[in-house]
Amino acid sequence: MKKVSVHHVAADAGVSTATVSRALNDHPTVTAETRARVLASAKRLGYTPSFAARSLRSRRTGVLGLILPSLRNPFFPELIDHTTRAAERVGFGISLAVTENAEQHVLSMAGQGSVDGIILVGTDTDPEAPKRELPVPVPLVSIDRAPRGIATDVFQVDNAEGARSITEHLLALGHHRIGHISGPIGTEVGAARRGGYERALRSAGIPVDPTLIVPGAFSERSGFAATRILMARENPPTAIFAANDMTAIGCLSALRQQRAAGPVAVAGFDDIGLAGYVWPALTTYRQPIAELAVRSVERVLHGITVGTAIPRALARAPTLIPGILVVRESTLDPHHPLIPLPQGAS
Amino acid sequence: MKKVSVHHVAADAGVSTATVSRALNDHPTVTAETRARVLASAKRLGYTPSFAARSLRSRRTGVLGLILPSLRNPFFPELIDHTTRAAERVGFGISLAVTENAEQHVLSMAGQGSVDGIILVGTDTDPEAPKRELPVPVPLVSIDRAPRGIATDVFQVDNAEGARSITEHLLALGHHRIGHISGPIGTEVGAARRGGYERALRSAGIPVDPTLIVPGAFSERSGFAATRILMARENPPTAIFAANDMTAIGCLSALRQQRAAGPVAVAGFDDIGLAGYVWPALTTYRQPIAELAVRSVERVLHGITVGTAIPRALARAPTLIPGILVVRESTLDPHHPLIPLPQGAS
DNA sequence: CACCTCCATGTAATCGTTTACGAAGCGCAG
DNA sequence: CTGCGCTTCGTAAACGATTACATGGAGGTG
Repeated sequence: MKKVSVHHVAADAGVSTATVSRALNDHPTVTAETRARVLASAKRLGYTPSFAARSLRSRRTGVLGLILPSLRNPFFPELIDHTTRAAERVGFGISLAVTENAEQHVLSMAGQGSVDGIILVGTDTDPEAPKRELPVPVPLVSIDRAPRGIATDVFQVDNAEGARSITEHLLALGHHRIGHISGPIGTEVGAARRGGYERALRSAGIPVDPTLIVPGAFSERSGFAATRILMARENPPTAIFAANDMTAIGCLSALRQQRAAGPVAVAGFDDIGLAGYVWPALTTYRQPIAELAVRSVERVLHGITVGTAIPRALARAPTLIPGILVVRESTLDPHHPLIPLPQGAS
Repeated sequence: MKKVSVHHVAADAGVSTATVSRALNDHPTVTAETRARVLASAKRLGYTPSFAARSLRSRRTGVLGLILPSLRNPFFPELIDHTTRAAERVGFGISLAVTENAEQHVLSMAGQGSVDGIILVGTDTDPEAPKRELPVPVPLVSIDRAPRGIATDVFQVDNAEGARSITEHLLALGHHRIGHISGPIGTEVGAARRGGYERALRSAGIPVDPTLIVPGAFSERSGFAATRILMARENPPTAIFAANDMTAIGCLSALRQQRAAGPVAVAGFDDIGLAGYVWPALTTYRQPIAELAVRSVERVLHGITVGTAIPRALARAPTLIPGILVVRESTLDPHHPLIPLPQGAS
């Protein structure tokens, strides 16, 4: 089996291999009748074109590379989900790489020509490396974070705006001491969210208290640890804005173990699927995951069809897509045993 | 760029293309000195072999297909994680397909020859289809569930044993009325877990009460709904064994909204990463994900190297891998406000 | 009727490797 | 000195598709 090639189909249909190829690829220069005959033969013989041969000759693979740093954060799987679907809709497959070393995989995928385009997700590459054009002939797009060593187009949620919106929500509830568990120091995303948080505070006339900001690592574990630090302060916060949902979940976990510390409102960022099912359900800022995925696939596809001549000049200007604030129990529910409205709420 | 091929390297190193190929592929028939010279040239010219050409000629791609039905359940991403790492360790890449229609993708991947082997995860294919050999020349392995329309080797956790072990844990805590939110009706995994549950009950001399068994769908949503049904029974259960963690999380969410119904112990299955961070932390049965991934990759690789001559006869005998019971607050914590030890605990 | 155009198809080159086969070069035994 | 075997490498034939170019015939025009 699997020995049936264009030649067999050609012989069976009584045409040349060239015509078979044209018929199968919907070339306009083929008679409807011929096409039908070829398709019939192909089907009867159980013909499937060879991926390798096809892509060798045509210089395209129908595959997009998807590179992620981890799958620990549910945000990534959700992005994979939408991306694969978006890609499939336009006839593309996905080749996956989960790696810390994104740049190497980019070079490898692109060098071998095993993909037509690459989508880079949540990758902070070497901060030392200057942003440069990669010597690769494949369209490149980033989601979430802008890789440092590689110049690409970037689609990301409006992190600053989201953080601002969450912080304002907490302020509106009457909180004055709002802690922040930030992203890893040095990451663009972490900085943007922290920036939005600080701006909101200042706008409200509240000075930023550095002792209320503790660095996290976008993980439950770090959220747990950071919360213990925050709550051990002399004057602990009455609300905590965690840099993402995973951090917030760790935060909640820590707060439960220190009930004595009193009620604390908690908010996250991302709105991963579980945010609504943890307890208390998490107030958060929803990333427009579907749109991020679709826009990225679109852009990469554009690069593929138009040729690699896309102006990567825009690389420095990430496309910001707005998300929406999702308010749930963790900041709001007045009946909540652990996290009620703060006493001094106005 | 990316115009440098074996010919260029050959010319640069002063050898033939055949020798270049041999040198790069570590053929034993090439002098150490020649190999060094070739490698040097290749490196200096920035040569990367063409994936398409290589796999066209050599009939192997260095890629494994990974097919999953969904990414909603964190169990799948965790499996992806381990599988990609296991594959990468042996020099294989992963081509991902998220699809309900596994069989079609198997045929497509295998037919095109775009992968050397396929790992099928959590796929229940058409129950109508008779189990049959697929006319594909690629090694096929399943994880978690045995697809119905395709004969493959299967690696799965010992579902019955896990369910039994969880149920016994609940029995040991003194529960007599233990509800079960099962998997989707007709799924092998769901049936196995339910079987283990029923067997444990019978062993304890407790008759199986059909009104305490409600079908779920391995999702939070279904767990939520099923729990409402269970708790509305005349004589509701004091403990609930949910068929997986996602279901259990939905279950907890529902219980919180009906506090009046009284304390209920809850257990799940899988031990997804979040199980320890929800509230109350979930008692569950941990799937040996890493081992499932590694064994599957091993088996597929074996099939690839040995040739497709593996006796798929074993297809009917899934390899069961034991997991471990993980006890957490959701069944145990006596201080827990919602889910304490049952009153009648012995 | 000769000629030009255009459409559908066939011929053959090509993509960049791997690999079967053959040919040097060398050492060594007879 | 001849011949044989082994090692090391070059020549060229695949691998299975796509596609530039050539071709033959139908149809239209002057």
